[in-house]
Amino acid sequence: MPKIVDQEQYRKELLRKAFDLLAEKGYANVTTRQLAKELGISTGAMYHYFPSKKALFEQLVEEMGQQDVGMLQRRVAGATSLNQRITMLGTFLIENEAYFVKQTAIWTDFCMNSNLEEMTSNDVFRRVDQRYRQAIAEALNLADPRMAQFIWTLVNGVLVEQVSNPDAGGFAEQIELLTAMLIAYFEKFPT
Amino acid sequence: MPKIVDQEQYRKELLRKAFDLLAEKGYANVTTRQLAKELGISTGAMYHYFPSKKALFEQLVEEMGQQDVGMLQRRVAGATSLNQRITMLGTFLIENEAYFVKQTAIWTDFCMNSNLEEMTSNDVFRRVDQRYRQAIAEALNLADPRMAQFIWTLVNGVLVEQVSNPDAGGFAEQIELLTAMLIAYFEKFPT
Amino acid sequence: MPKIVDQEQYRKELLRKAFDLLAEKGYANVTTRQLAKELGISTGAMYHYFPSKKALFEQLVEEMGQQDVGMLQRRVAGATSLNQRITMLGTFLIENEAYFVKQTAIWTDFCMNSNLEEMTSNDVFRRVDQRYRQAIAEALNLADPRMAQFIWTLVNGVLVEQVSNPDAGGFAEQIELLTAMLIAYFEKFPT
Amino acid sequence: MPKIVDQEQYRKELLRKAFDLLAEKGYANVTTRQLAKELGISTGAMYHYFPSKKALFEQLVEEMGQQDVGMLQRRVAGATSLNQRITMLGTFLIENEAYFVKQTAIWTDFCMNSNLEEMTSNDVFRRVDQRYRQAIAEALNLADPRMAQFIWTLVNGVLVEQVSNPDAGGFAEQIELLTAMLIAYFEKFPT
DNA sequence: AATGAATGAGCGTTCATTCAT
DNA sequence: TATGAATGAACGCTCATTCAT
Repeated sequence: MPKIVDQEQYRKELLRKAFDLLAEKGYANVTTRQLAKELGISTGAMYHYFPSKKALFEQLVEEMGQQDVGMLQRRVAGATSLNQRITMLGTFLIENEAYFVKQTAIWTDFCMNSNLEEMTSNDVFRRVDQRYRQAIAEALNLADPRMAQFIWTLVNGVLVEQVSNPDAGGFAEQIELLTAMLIAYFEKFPT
Repeated sequence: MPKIVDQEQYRKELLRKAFDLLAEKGYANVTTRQLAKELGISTGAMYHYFPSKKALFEQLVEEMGQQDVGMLQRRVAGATSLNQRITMLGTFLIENEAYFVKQTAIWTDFCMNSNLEEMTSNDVFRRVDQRYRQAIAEALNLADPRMAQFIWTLVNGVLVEQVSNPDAGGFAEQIELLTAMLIAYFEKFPT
Repeated sequence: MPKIVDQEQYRKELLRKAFDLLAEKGYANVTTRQLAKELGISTGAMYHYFPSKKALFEQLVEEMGQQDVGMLQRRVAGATSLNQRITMLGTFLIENEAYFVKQTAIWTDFCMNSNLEEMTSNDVFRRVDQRYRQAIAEALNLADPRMAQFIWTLVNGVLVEQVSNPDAGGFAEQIELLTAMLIAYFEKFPT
Repeated sequence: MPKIVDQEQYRKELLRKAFDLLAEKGYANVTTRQLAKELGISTGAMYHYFPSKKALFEQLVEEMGQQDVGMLQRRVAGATSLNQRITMLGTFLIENEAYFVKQTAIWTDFCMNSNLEEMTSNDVFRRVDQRYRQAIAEALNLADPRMAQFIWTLVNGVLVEQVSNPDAGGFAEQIELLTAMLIAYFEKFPT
């Protein structure tokens, strides 16, 4: 069944093309016509590959999640100490700044466009979110998963600031500062 | 004689009523009809008090900003050391958790619904954002305003996590972790 | 009952104040709020004097009609020959150019805002229109009322042109040309 | 493959269908829903062919202008004397009475719904109006273009009367009277 | 598979009219 | 009488989705 593989590939290529536009404008501010234009196909064709605008968005979020987790795992594979893991997470983020800022924009937008009850009941959200947590916990290899969650929260804070604040200043600088803080914390309270 | 004696006060009361709904659903997902229903008035009356949906939203953001800044100033008034200031900021946030989470939802939504150029040119955004930064810098009384800004970024990270992640776990716990981390950092690198 | 007279007087004064605004913007482009502001009263008070916006407009049209007819009758009172009558009608129009152009704007607007069946069934329209025709016929003292109607039609043509065509050129010049044409016609075909 | 092969032609067909309704009710008194119903399509489809209600109206005015000018040119092509030209213009109008009365209603409405400054700055108005003037001047072939303009003003007067006055009496009769008057004038003052 | 014209519910907004004061 | 806040039906218009081709 090579056909199905090709379809899958094409679907993923379309999602990749949609990424930038949705990150820049946000789900609610992009029309299906704009989206189809960006993908280089007709609206009808778009509905052939995705059952709805919302589904396209969800598939994009899911796709991103899988990609991120894979990238992260590969990246921290060789780290041995906690400090090293944290530093590696930092350089990984800094090297892919543009991507992660956009990704944060999309994820935040995704959350804003679901109300609270939807979010807890939404399969895509639960699945992707859980995978993220697990990947972060594994990558940092921390005994306490809540600490892994906390670090991820702070990283997200820096990313959200980049999205929502044009004057936020250097991303690299902030991530390095965060790394230094975490190291100072773990020196004081070794796990 | 008009029914409403103090228009200004009534307008603020309407903003307060709009707060919860906008925090929960987000600007783009609330219609003017829903909003009017929530406020307990007709759409026409709503347009009597606010020139547009956008203006209502902006006034809400501005109103919140003023309130927050005032509250924060009063709260940290008596603090003497940096550690004390940081701790006070933490307990202040924890005590008003529900309010600040909603407030973060609205502010984030405000940023997501404006594209970058709009945000930098939007008077309301610029004004309120600047007041926030200044208030935070004053509250923490740090020599380097960028450090104050960065701490605020991390606090926002914790708040955003509460908004976007219903399973994120205890807000108080995370803020306390953050406080501990900051104290550890400043012990290692005294300012 | 001097009270009633005063009310009547005030109502007419309000109509006079509404005249310019309605002539300039047109019925559909003036809101009741604008109208009330122009009259220097509240919308509530306006509805005390006029049962509806439409009624105000109709009363204005009727009032204008009565005024015009009276003015015209007084003006041509002393004329003896047809040429003299036509010339007098011409100078009368030229001397009151601004008024008649506005009046034409309002009357045309009134007709455009009534559909055909309304116009034939509308009491105000029928009454005012009939008075106009009769006044013109009397003023010109023509044996054939259709000829009077025809002359009035041509005069209206010149007036409408002033309303709808900013480059139409001198009103006086055009009325004089029309007068010359009519005189040439009556020299060739004496009545 | 799209359903409609020739968009341009369909657009003109839609304008033709809109003509009667707009002539009868006037721009301000026809809603987009009514208009769409009259055209036999949905409001959405209407906005597919016309960017706005105003644009539809302007395109209608422009389309009419082109059509009229072409018809008029073809009609007076063979005329040699001024009297012949005037007579031909008259019979041309009489033969197309219903069309020209509606056309006058639309054009007058167009002028009433634009205030003065809009009219002078409106590209459509300027262009169509200029084409009309030129066509009339050419059709009558008068040395003085202002005389051609004035004759057109009188013709418009007769047309407006038909629009605004259901009892105005025979259109043909009035046009014939006008023709006779013009001929009498030019006999007295040959150009 | 692919197109894009067509749909129509629903959007933000307006405004003639009403009515508590 | 007079005010102007309040109403809500209706406006011009948008856009996710469908479907004939």
